[in-house]
Amino acid sequence: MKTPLQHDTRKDNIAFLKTVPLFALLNDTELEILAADFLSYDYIKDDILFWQGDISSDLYLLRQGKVRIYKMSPGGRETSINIFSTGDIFGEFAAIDRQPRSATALAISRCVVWRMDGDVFVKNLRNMPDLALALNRLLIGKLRWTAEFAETVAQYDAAGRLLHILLLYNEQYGEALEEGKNYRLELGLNQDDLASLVGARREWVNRLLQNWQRQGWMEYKAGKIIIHDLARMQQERDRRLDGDLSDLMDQQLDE
Amino acid sequence: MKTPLQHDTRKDNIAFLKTVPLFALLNDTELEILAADFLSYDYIKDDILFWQGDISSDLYLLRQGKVRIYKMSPGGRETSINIFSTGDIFGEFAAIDRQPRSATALAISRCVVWRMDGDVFVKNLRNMPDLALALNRLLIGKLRWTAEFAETVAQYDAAGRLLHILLLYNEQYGEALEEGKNYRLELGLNQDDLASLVGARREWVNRLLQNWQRQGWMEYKAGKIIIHDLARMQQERDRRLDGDLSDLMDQQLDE
DNA sequence: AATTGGATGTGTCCCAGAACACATTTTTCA
DNA sequence: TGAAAAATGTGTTCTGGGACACATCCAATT
Repeated sequence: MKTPLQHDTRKDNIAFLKTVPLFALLNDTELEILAADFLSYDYIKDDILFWQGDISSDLYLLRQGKVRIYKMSPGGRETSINIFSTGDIFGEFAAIDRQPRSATALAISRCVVWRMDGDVFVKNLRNMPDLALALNRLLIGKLRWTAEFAETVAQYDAAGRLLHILLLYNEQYGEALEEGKNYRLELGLNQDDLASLVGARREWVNRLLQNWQRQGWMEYKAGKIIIHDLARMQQERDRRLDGDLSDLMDQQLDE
Repeated sequence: MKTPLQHDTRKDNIAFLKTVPLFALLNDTELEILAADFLSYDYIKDDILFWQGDISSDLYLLRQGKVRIYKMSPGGRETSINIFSTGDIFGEFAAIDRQPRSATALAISRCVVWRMDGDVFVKNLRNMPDLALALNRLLIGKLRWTAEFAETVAQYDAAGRLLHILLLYNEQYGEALEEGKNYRLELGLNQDDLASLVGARREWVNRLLQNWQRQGWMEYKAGKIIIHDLARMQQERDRRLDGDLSDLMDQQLDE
């Protein structure tokens, strides 16, 4: 499963690192050092890269493939997910603060993963001011996003939260069929998973999805979501916020 | 309102900086530089340090007093708060990523605030590897905390969320009267504010608070909270999580 | 093709908590 | 110190959505 980084493709590797935002500002000398500090590993679908609770501290850079990061609540329910693909970095938390992994990382396709030892990464951070700054910037971006999310969840009802989450994931992972209107979103989450993400019951999620499907806004089939009318869904989400200052043209209260 | 940093208290200033986690690992030379880059300002209760949406990018370090950070939702409701007190740093986001302020900062007591220009801070970050590392560590801590929070809120009902938030704030800002049991927590939030924090109606918050007060777990009076039985409150919060596998000895279902 | 187990659909009942409508208390400030 | 404005307290009614109980509808396995 483990293969050291191929040195005959050094040029390619440097070029690849340059495409990663965290490394974009570094010069070639620095990139060479980083490239040398990464080791490449292959994983197949369903391999676990690390488990929630592990005390490893390596930094991961996805060279190829897709990885899903998820977390289990005490009750055994999935409570959050992230999907990373080529060029994404993950595992920075543990590399820096040495806390146990807060989530599990699962390969959802064949993957080529570059790993750097946590200590080595910290050493590099110390030697490359631009790297440390870029990391700060990256973390702040995540923090702003996460904080905004945390502050809004409680303001929605179950339907609003489901829409909110679906739309957020769509922004990040959705594949546009027709820009601004139709998207395909394949998260591989069943209705049970969705329910636990938004803190609702599976049955209710089912009713909501069907309702929206009947409206023609979207479609749900075996974990695959097709969005037919993005604007409508966003509008419906917003309508469900507390401040809802009434709506001009009322929805048809179907069913 | 503005007074430049007093230079005759240089020793004190350095000693103070050493107590700030972000600066704890720096050597005296570095601390001298930082101290020189900070300017001191005085504020009185109810002064605004910056508004949500401002495009300033200074970094703030509280030398004395308390500051509340809050955000307004479109509906005009307060949606999040943080209270910072002596030794806390805030405003790092804008200093680094130059985005507009995501929240408003309000002095809730007389304050002495040290400010450093955003560009100067970045320059220092670049020159002091340990500072950049410490900032990374700080951000990761916030991120872990915020993410954990975001993932759990949806799992609670209104009462659980209120307890959750009160207990979290108590951990951060509560003043222990008897360690592990009695605390005083003064957030200056009325029941309306609390309601909008947890996404519930004011009336409901009122009923919950009174209920807990009748149980003897806590007391709420004009924004001041006295916790009488921490363990009981934590237990009640946990009982309200989804996974709740029943409770051995049932609560007395009073009233 | 039959068995089995997971994922989805639906009806029914019922309670936490929203909505509304006031009463009462506390604060503020002229 | 008295009047108006905030902040709290309480009853009553109404509804989103949880709980439970099954009925399909797959997809995998033998």
